Amino acid sequence: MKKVTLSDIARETGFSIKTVSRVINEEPNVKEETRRIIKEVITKKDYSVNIMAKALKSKTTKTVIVFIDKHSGGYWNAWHSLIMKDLILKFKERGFKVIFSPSSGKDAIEDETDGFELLKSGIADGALIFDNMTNDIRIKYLMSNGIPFVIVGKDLDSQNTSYVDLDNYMAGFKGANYLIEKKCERILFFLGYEVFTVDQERARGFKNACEKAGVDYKIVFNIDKIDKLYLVSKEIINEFNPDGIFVSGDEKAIALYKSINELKKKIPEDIMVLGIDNLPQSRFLYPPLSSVDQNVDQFSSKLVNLLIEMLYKKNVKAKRILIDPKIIERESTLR
Amino acid sequence: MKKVTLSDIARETGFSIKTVSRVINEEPNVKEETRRIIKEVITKKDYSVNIMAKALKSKTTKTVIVFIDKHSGGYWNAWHSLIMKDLILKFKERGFKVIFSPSSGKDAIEDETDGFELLKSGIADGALIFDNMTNDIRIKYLMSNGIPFVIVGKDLDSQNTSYVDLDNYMAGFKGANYLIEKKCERILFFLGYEVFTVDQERARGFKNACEKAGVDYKIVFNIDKIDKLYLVSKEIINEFNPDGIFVSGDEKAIALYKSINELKKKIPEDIMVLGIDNLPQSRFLYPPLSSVDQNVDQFSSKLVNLLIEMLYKKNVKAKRILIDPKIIERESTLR
DNA sequence: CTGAAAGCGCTTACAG
DNA sequence: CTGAAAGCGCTTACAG
Repeated sequence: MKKVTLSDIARETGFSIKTVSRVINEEPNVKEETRRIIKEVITKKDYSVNIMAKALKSKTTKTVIVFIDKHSGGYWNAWHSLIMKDLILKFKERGFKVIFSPSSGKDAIEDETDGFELLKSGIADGALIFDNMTNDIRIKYLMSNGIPFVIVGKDLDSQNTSYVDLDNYMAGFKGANYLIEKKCERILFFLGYEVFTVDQERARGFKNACEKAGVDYKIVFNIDKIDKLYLVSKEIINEFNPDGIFVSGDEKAIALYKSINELKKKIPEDIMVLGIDNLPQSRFLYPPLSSVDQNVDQFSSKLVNLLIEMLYKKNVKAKRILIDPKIIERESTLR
Repeated sequence: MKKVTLSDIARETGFSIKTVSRVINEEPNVKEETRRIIKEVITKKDYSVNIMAKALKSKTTKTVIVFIDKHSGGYWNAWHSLIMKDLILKFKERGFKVIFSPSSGKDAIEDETDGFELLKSGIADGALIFDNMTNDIRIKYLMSNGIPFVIVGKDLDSQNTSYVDLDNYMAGFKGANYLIEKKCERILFFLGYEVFTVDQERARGFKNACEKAGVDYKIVFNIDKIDKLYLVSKEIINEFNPDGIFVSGDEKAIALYKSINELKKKIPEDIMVLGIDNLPQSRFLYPPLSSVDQNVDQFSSKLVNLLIEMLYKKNVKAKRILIDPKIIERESTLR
């Protein structure tokens, strides 16, 4: 069975390609009778437009591409999944198709399997970029080609890009202050890799709060996965002897609970624990985990609204939005 | 900055479009000197092919599209995330780009935001379909248009489709038998919605094993999320008084642990718990969760291999592959 | 209200 | 080793 094209419909109905095109795109200036006939044949033949041919000419696809981490999830966590679900729903409501494709800011150009190739071909009208890095070649490309895009995360390279990000500094700052208010005096902070802005910022906020209050603190980087945390945490806890532990990523808290248990310490009596992300599962841990909530709903709404605004209007001024974190209190920090 | 095209390069170098095309596609029959000159200008002008224009003519894109649940994750769980990561990696190794797009077997045709539109336009050479349903209109379309695809999950409608699926019957069967060997005599099974084949099959295997052994059992459907499980589990446990609980989806086990704890029962002494999926976090629960492992690595390998085989050879015979589940034993079932 | 022509950026099939 | 022509399936700009 061959693909049905515009001209097949034209031939079958006796009208021109152009008239058929008018019907398909719901344009005016077609006799009702003509419209009816053409629509009938379209349905009968199960015709559907070829988006690529259309895009080649009209340069618009009603599709948005979302670039996600190519190395696929060393640090693709539960939070990423939550926001992906939200994006799907919200773009759909606005009438856009979404595609997700793996891509990296480092080798988006040379690597033939990088999803960024697709965007260069005009497959999408605009893009969302996760996991951007300093000197991201994709951002340069998008800017110089005038393609609308929003970065998911801070961009420190340029003043003219739009981004939405969690206020990671405040996440670290508020988290530390909260534990300090709860009378913690020796606070440990487990974080991911120091090369990521997210982790740097959280560390910075945490450090400032601790130093201002004059409490002891220790920051441990490179804890990217749950296994890693379990591997190193007991020794560090024994050495530093904290009365409060802050952990970046609720999912890692599960392993932390295990470590603390095995050291025969109690949460929250001996050690309070505070997470970041407020995952759905966290309230079911024992004890339920307090966590810094990142408001996924607000985050994804801002992303979608901003990109769609850029898609419709030209020359939207660059906007930079920070989502304010909020502490959700549960038993892991109540004594 | 306008997009650079083939003819821009041709004009600049003084060669024809066709010769430039030869260089880009690494075809033979071009003088070394010519190749060098053209390559130089390509680099200088930062040219990259327009995949859409190319596909319009050559009908091949080196791209694979993966359709995921459109309603975005009512039941998109941690297992889905794991396999997505794996697919990205494995398609990449084989030189293919991947895009993920939300789509539904019910309204892929009418809904303009459904990712299936993209495939109809030939954006991808082949497809993977998650969350297929009975009478899936996408499967009909793909079959009648001769587009290679593999279904992720059983297809009961047709004999001529290829699929890879977990052997869900065996997952239910082996899980039940394992608990029976461990001397459980009253076994509860929490599952998702009965409309899904996955859940039906797991239930069927479970039931057969229990009946064969003559133990008491109870199957509870409609437990799609962690909150739901927590909401209903205590009452059901009190009523049925199980000594073994089997739960479909490790992530829900967290809430189950909480329920059991709050009922002042001990795992595994009073109640053994067995999950399905063997998520990375499960070994860190307290006590560590035994689980039916679904071998994500093998699963994704089979999917990728099968689809790529179909992409290269015509008329590959339909294959149906079932992944054999394996029980991973941990403390939650050891007494 | 309708249509003929040109062109989007490529490749295929052919000629030289 | 190189190129001119036709065409993939659409839309744009124009004419009638």
